[in-house]
Amino acid sequence: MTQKPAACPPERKRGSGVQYVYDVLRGEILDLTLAPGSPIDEIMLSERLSMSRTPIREALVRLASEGLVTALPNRSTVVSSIDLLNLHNFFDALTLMYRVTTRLAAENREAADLSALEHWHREYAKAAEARDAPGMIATNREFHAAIATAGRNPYYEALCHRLLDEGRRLLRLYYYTFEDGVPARYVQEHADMIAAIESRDVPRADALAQAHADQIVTQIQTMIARDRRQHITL
Amino acid sequence: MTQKPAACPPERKRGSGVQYVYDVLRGEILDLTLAPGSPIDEIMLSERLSMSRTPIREALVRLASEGLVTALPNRSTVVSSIDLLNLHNFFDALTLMYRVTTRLAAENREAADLSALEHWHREYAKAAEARDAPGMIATNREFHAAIATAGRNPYYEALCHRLLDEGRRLLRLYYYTFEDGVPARYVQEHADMIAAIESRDVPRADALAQAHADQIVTQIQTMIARDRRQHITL
DNA sequence: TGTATTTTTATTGTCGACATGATTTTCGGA
DNA sequence: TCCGAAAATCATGTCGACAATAAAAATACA
Repeated sequence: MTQKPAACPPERKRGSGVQYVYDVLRGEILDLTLAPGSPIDEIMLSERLSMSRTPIREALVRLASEGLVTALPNRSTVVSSIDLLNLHNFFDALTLMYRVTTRLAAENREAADLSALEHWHREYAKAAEARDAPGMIATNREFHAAIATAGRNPYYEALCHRLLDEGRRLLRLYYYTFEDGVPARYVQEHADMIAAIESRDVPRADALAQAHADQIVTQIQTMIARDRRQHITL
Repeated sequence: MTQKPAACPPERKRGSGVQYVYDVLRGEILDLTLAPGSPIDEIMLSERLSMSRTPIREALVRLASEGLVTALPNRSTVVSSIDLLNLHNFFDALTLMYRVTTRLAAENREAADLSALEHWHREYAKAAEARDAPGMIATNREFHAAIATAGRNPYYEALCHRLLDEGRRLLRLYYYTFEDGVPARYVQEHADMIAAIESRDVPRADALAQAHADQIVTQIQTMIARDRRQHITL
């Protein structure tokens, strides 16, 4: 078990402990640094982050209620597994969420929202140019989260975050095996979505979101199909 | 502050503490026994439920991540307020959720799902006959939760639960002021929805869900309008 | 040698206590 | 009498320790 000793600032403000543990764990889970199914040892974590088990347990409770970890009673908490057999549920929800949030963004966007969208669009384009797959995954998440924010509906926003997090894990899973990367076409699609949102064109925003979701679904399904084929040939 | 001393079984199994506190608090929040905005004192709670503060804090973290309470740093946690100014967000999400889950239920329902639906339909009818408004609110929640379960999509199911919980608080808020109750028409609408789900008639399930949601939205809006009028005449 | 049972170990769930920061109260001055 | 500062009070955030339970290891037996 090689792990960086402790990249933790020994100076911690009171009250920031749980948030810190939550951020660290969530990042590692979404990055697949912590593999799905792997157990989370509270004592190891408390040593690594040099803090007591109490804030760590509270962060784990929070992660559990968001579905990122699963708490087994009287046994160790494990990172939630990725359910590859029921991906259609994920695709279905993701498509609807993309459509609804993009529609609402076209209706309710304000000036600040457009700035945020353009910022993450630029970051995404930068990552795409550098062929930085993890960077593209992360900035893609922020781009769509910004769309949800512009939609101004906290219920859809929460669903959006949950789906985007799950999507981050899913994409990460396949970028470990396939390095050919995300088609640059996504950059143009994002630009089109921004334009539709800016001009308050709700039907066009809806159509673009639907098409964008279809693209991603197709891409992931292709990756899975290739992955399956490899396994079969073994 | 009059509160029942402690309706807690002194015999508690190890590991059930957090769940117990969570259930108690969630019930009281949704019943409005704990008023929105009221602070939650960890020490009082620990005395009332005769347990340490640790499991209580973990239950509060879970409730906070579901939006039922709001944690103020270094200050007391408070029951989340009901945002009456942005109800359209709730109505919008509720309508879409009803439609999606009912559609999916018509597609994916199995025999056991129909039994559950009919069970809660009967319970709801009983409560309606007895003019038991709290009972109707609670059984209505379970009825729609059962529809979401039959739809077999955990993402929509989670959204459904969140919206139904919020709806329970909202309805409860108005049933404290108006006692004329829920129209009996809802019983028939529920029966129609079951029939559509049973016969796998997706378009009809969608239409019924939409109509049902419109009914509830109209009802709540009427209540709010009446409530406003009363306040103005003071 | 393989299996059932007991012992050991390790990790979780819970507890009481302390420190830190916020709130309230008290006290002094105008 | 009213306002501001200092002190006291109080609730939270964090900690280390203990008890209970499940997994692992060791032992006994066929």
